[in-house]
Amino acid sequence: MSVVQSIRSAAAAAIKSLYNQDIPISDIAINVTKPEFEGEYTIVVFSFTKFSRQKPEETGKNLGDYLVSHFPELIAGFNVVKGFLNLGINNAYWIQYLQQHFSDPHAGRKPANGKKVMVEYSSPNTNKPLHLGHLRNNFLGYSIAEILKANGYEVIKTNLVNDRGIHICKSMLAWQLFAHGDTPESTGIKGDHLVGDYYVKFETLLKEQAEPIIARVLESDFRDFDGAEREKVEKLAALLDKPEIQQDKEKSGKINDEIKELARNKTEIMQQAKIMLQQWEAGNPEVRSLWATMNGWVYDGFEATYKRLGIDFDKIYYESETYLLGKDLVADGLRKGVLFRKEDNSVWIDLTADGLDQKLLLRGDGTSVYMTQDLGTARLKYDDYHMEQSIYVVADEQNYHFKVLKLILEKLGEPAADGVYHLSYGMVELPHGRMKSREGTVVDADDIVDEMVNTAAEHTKASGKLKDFSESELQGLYEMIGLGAMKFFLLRVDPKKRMIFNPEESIDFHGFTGPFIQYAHARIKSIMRETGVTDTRHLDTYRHNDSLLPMEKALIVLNEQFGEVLEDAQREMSPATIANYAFHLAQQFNSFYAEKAGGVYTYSIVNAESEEKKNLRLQIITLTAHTIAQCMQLLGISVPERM
RNA sequence: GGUCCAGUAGCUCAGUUGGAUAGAGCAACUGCCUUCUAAGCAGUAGGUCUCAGGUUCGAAUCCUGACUGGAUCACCA
Repeated sequence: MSVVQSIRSAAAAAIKSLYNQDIPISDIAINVTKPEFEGEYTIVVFSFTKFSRQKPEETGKNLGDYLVSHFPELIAGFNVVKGFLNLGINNAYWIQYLQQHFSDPHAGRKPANGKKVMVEYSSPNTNKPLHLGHLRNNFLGYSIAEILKANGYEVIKTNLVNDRGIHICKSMLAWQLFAHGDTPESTGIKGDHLVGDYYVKFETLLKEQAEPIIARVLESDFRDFDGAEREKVEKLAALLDKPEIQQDKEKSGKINDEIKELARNKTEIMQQAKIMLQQWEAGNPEVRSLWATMNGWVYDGFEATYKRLGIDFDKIYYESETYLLGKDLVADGLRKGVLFRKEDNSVWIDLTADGLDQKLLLRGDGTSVYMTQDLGTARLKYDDYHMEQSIYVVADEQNYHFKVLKLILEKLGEPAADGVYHLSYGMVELPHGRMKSREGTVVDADDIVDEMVNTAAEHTKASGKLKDFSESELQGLYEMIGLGAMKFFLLRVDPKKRMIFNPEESIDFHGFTGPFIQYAHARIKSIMRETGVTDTRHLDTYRHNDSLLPMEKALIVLNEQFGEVLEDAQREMSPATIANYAFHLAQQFNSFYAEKAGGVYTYSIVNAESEEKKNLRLQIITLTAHTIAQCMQLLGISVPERM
């Protein structure tokens, strides 16, 4: 039981005894005591005055007296300021906590709870390499999975690879047209990048071909269109001529985009891509073979990137194998009357009663849409694993989609419905706005990681340490620090907030960063080497229970909070909680480390004032190193012995 | 227009069942390497918590309404 929980139940007992009130334990507000006051934890007593019928100060004093006399092993003293009861926890409690946990590298982790959770993340398209946005997704998904594991869940990490569709056909077509048989081997280009290059080529050509069509439309020449499309284009063009629309930048922009989209669809190259997609769906051997080859290149590239990033999966689903699922669910829904069919044979669900719209589930020709696939995949996953919860790590632009997905599953009576949880995160933006692959403003994942690793190398070289490291040891360290900086940067912010990344300003290695925390860890390890302590388990126990210096105590108190932080992080689905805590802990250690009086380190370990103090401090820093390492592991970051 | 999210120091962000004088980092300035690693420590300066009301002992936090920015409302995924 954590200190805070112990205080809560003690306070509840006190209130019951003093005021004969049964109050829910969660109604007792407990805060960390502000540094300017004496004590470690504070009970806010204002709300108790209702039944104590005393002033807050009196209520606090009575409570404090009771706690000290009835729970002396926990509460050693108190002071009351206004309605705040500041508690001094018994030093013996902290020392006991320290000695029970310092040697356990997994202190604070929860035992298995028998519950299963699936985390789907990464889920890339196979037509281009990963970019900065994917990095946030990958790191978040990985970290959440680790946080769940540490909280006792069995976790299945999955990746739903979008390996089919018009986007892949675009790359394939451009490759056929321009590559002259080039392969990753023949060019030396990483497979995902090679395929991405042809995707860009396609888009460039598409833009070229669309331009004259757009130009003609703007001159009221509609020869490229016929039928319903022609009517639509004519209408849009007419709208553009209206002065009130011309003045409304937003509206005219939207209309221009619509015209652009229609024109793009009319280009020869787009028509060819669509034919290729149809051939793919029909199982054309030539198309299927090229598809398999090019996807293979991409997978090799992805694998290299995932490996470098330290990202892994327990199960990979491929959309080419799942995109036809969901139709039987639709058939069920029709039978149950949850869904309905329109005159054109398309199938819909009416969500207007839930404040949403009507949503299409099958086209008139019987083919399925994204939602249909996801319904089917949700059932497939559930049949495969029967998990309590299924977490989808997907950007917040799909909030509506997942709201609808869950709702439809519920209406269909699917058992998977309850567990659907959309872990929505904000987009990573550049200073000028969103990254757009069409406009070439995408920050490539491999490039940015290279940059971070290079920066780590520069910092390390500049420090002039580690002259005895071999080249391969140094490379390993650069990777650890560079990736640590990158991951920490992307994980330290609340997932649901969008974040701005400025590629011009390199990511910091000082202050609230991954390397700062890695550094604290390396310092602790350095002390261990200096003292010659390799196995801390046999350190003598500390018997002078009455003396803990302020920063000794502060470090134990902070370490003790790890268990609660772990629970918070899971409840809030936020690695940022862990990142913040890890930083505070590292900071606290650094203060402890550097504190000086009269030119002498107050908390020196090598030159401690006594053998007992030396052991005590060794225990404290061992515990701290373990906690730091655990936090960083939860963020997917390794910590070095030296740096 | 409907729905959802966000708005806190120059910048990037913490601040979660409502609690004390709103905290970090970066940038700026001042100190500290003969002493366990200066990727560090100590300090100074920096705030109308977007605005206006409301709820109450108490509001950055809850409610209402504005304002600003973003996402979404596809027979795309």
